[in-house]
Amino acid sequence: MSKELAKTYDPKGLEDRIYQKWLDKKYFHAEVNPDKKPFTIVIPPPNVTGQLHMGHALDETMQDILIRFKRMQGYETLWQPGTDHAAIATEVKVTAKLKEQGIDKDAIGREEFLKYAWQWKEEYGGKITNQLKKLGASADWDRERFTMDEGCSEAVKEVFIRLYEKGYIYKGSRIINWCPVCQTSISDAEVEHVDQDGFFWHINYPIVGEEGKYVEIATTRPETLLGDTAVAVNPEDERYQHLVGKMLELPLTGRQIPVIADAYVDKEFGTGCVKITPAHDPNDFEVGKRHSLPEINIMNDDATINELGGKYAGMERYEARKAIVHDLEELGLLVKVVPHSHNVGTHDRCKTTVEPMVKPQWFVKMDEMAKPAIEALKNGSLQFVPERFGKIYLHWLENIRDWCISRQLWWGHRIPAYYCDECGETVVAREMPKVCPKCGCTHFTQDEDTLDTWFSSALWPFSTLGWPEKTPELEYFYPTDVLVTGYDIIFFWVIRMVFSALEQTGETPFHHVLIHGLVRDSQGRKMSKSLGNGIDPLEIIDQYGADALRLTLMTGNAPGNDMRFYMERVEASRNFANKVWNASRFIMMNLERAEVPQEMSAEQLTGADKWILSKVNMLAQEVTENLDKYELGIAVQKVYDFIWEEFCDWYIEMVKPRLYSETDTTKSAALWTLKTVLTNALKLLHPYMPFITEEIFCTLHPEEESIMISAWPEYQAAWSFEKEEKEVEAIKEAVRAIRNLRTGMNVPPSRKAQVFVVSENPEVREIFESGSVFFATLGYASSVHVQSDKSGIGEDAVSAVIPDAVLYLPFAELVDIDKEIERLKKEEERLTKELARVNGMLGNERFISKAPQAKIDEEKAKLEKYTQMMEQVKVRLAQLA
RNA sequence: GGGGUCUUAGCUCAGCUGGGAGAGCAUCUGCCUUACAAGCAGAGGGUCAUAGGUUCGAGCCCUAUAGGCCCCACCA
Repeated sequence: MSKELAKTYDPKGLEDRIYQKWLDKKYFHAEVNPDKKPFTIVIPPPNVTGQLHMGHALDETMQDILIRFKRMQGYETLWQPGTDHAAIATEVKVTAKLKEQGIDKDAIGREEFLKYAWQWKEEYGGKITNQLKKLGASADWDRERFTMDEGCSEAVKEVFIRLYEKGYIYKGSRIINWCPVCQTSISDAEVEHVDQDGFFWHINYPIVGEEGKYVEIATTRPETLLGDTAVAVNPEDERYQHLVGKMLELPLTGRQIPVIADAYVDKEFGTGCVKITPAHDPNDFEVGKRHSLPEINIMNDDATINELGGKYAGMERYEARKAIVHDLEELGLLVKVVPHSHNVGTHDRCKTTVEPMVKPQWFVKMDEMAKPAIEALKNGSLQFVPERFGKIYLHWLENIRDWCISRQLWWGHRIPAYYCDECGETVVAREMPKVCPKCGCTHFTQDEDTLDTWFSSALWPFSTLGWPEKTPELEYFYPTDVLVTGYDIIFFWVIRMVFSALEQTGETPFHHVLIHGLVRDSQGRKMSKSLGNGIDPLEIIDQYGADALRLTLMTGNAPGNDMRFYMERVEASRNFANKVWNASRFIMMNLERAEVPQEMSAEQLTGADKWILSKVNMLAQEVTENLDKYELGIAVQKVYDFIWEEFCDWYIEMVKPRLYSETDTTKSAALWTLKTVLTNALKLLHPYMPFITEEIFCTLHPEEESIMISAWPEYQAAWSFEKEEKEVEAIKEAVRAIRNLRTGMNVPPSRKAQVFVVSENPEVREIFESGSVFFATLGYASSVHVQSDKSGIGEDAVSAVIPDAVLYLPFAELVDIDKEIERLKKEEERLTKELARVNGMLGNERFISKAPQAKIDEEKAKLEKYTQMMEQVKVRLAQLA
C-alpha cells in the first residue's frame, strides 16, 4: 500500500487533484480506433456565458455515467463537449451590460456591438466548462466546440444553402410571432401559452346605408380594430346570410369593410360574427389570404400604434385598447363587456405577450422533412426512453408548421443571403457575390438577420465531428449512440436535430434519446432566478463533494420524472460516501498486516467468502443489464444496497474473527475476498461516484493507474455458489432471530449468552456448526451448542423457530414465560396465515395447471418449510403450557 | 378541445418482463461493540386514490370516476 487513507472522508482537495490527473493522463480523449467499437454522446451545449444549474448537473451526470460505463467496457468513448452561442439570451445580456456602461446598442451599430459580444464570450465563455469539470465530467475537452466557431459556422452556411437550393428554405411575408421587447421574430416553439383573465368586448359595427342597424362582433383585443379589413360570418349561418357582401362602417377609422363568409367562423361562439385583422392574428391572416383582404399593420416594432392608427398613433397597445374602448362607449357602439379567460401567447424568455405581425422572414419548409423524422421513430431507428416521449415527438411532427428561422438579432449566424443593390435580386451564397446574375451589378447588401440559435444546434451531432467534410471522426463516431436531455427541449432541439441529420447525413443522429425531468426545489417548485430558490450545484460540491451530488441526482427518481432536491438527500449521499470510505479504510488496514495472494482457488474459500463473491457476481450482471437499459437509478440503488448491507453489515462483520485470529488458516482467503469484492464494488460504483472510487482504488491497487480505465466487472460462472448462498442466508436468519430475542428482552450487548441450536437434521446441524463462529460476534453468544435434541437446555430459555431448527437462549432470571408464550402465539398466527396462503394457492387446481412449474415448486418448498416451523412452534407451546 | 402523467409508510419517492409491499429522511428502543455516531442493532407505521374488469394470481395490464401536475391546440 502506497499511502494511507485519511480517517474521515473529505472530498475537498481530493476531487480537483484527481480530475487534474485524469486530464494529464488524457483519459477523456477519444481517437478513431478501428480496434474498438465507438460509443458517442454529444453534450447538449449549454449557453456559453451561462452558469451551471441543477438541470445541467443532472443532465451531465447521466451522460458521464454512461460514458464511464462504456469506457470501462472497452469502447472508444467520445463525449463531445461544447457550448452554444444562445443568440437571444446572450444578446440581451450584452445589451444590458452595455446599457449599464451608458452605451446604446443601436448607436454603436452592429460591428461594434459584436466586438463587445465576443469580448463578453471570451470573458465568460470558459466558466461553464470549468464548472462541468468540477462535476467530474469526462468529456473530451480537446475536442471542445462552439456553435459559432469556424467549423460549426461553415456547417450552418452549408445547410442553409442546400436547403435553399432544394426549395426547403424560403423568404416570405407571413404572419409571425413578434416579441415587442426583444424586437425580434420568434418561432412557434418559443411561444408559451398562458391562461389570462380578460374580457370579451362586444362592439357594434354600423351597416353602411342601413341607419340604426349593426353587426355585433365580440373581440378580446379591441385595439386591433384599427387593422380590421372585414367581418366574417359562417356561410352556413342563417342568421347572417343577408349580411354577406354588405359593407360595414369600421368605427373610429372612417374606413368601410365588407362582410364575408368563411367556414373558419364558429356559429356557436361569441356572436357568430368575427372581425378580421389579417395583419395581427394568425387565423385572420389565413382568412385574409383566402379572401384577398388587405393587411393593415397598425403597429410599430415596439407594439405602439403606428401612423395608420390615426389618433391612437404613438400609444402603447394596451393604452390604445383603453382609449378605443372608451371612445366606442362614447359613440354608443360598445354593447357589453363580458369577463373571459383565454390563452395568450407569450415569449418564453421574457414573458412578454407576443404580437402576431406580418413581416418578411425566412422559413424552413417542414412538410417534407418531417416525414423521414416520423418514419425514424416508427421504424425504431430512433427510440425514446421512456417510450412515452415518442408520442409527444410524433404529435409535434405530425402537426408541424413552417419554422421561422430569421431573427432580428446581431449575435448569431448571419443569413447568407445577399440582395443586389440595383435590381434587388436575392443570391444565397457562402460569400458576397461579385456580380449580380440578373443585372450584372457588383454591389450587394447582406441580409441583416441572423438565424435562430436552434438552427445551428440542430446540426450539433455532425457539425462537431467535421461535417460537411467526410472526416475520419464523422465516419467513426457518427451517428452518436444516445442523446441525454430534458423533456422541455424535445421540440426546440431533439426534433430539429433529427430532421436536420436525416436530411443532411441520411441517418438519425442518435439511436436513443434518454429523457429526464426537471430538478425542482424541496417544495416542488421550479428552480428559478426570479424565485431565488435555485440551489447552486457548485455550493453543494464545495460542501459535500461532487460524488455526493451525483449520487443524490441519480437516486430515488424514475426516468422522465421531475425530482425534488433537498439537503437531507445530499447528506444521505455523503453518508454513503463516508461508509464506502471507512469500509475501504478498514480493509486496507488489514491488508497491510498480511500477505494476500494474487490468486485464490475455490477450495481455499469459506462459505461466507463464496457467498459474498456470488453476491457481487450477481450484482455485476444486474447492474450491467440495468445500465444497458438506461435504468441508472435502479442500478445505483443495487450497488448502494450491496455495499452497505451485504458487504459492510454482514460480510465484513462475519470476517472479523478470522482477521483478528493469529491462527486461522482461512485468513488470507478472507483478505483476498475483501480486496476482490471491494475492487469489484468500486468499479460498479465508479460511473456514479468517480472521485472517491478512484482515490480508494488507486490506494488499494498501487500497481494500477486508474479505475476509470480498468475493466468493467462481468458476470463469471466461476463465482456462482448456490449452496453457500443458501447456507449463509440460513445463518443470517438465525443471527437475526438471536438479535430479536435479545432486543425483545432488553439484553445489552455487553451481556453474552449461550446459544443452543437444535435440529434433527444432520445437514442443518453441520451448517450451523460451521457458522457458529458468527453467532459469537453477530449474535453476542458466549458459546454455541448445536445438537439434535433439547438435552441440557433448561425451561428458562427463550426460543425462536427458524426453518429446520429451533434456537434457545437461556436467560434464567430474565425469562418471562407469559411473554415467551405471547411471542410464540404471534409466530403461530403468522405461520397460520402463511400456510393458508400457500395452501390456497396449491389447492387451486387452476394455479397448478396454469402457473409456471418454477413458481409451483417454489410454493411447495414454502409449504414444507412453514409446516415444519409450525410443528416446532406447537411443540414449544406445548412445553410451556 | 386533444394528449400525457401522477395518486404507494408521517415527508420525499423507488418498485426494472404481473408471482409474498421497499428506500432515504422522520419517529421510538437499545448501544461510544478498536472501519464508520456521517455509525451499529432492533421496532412501529401502508384496504398501493375509488369502482369495475382481465388473470390461477394485479401496486404493476384494461375501463370508468375523483383530485393534482404537465404538454399541445387558431374558438375570435
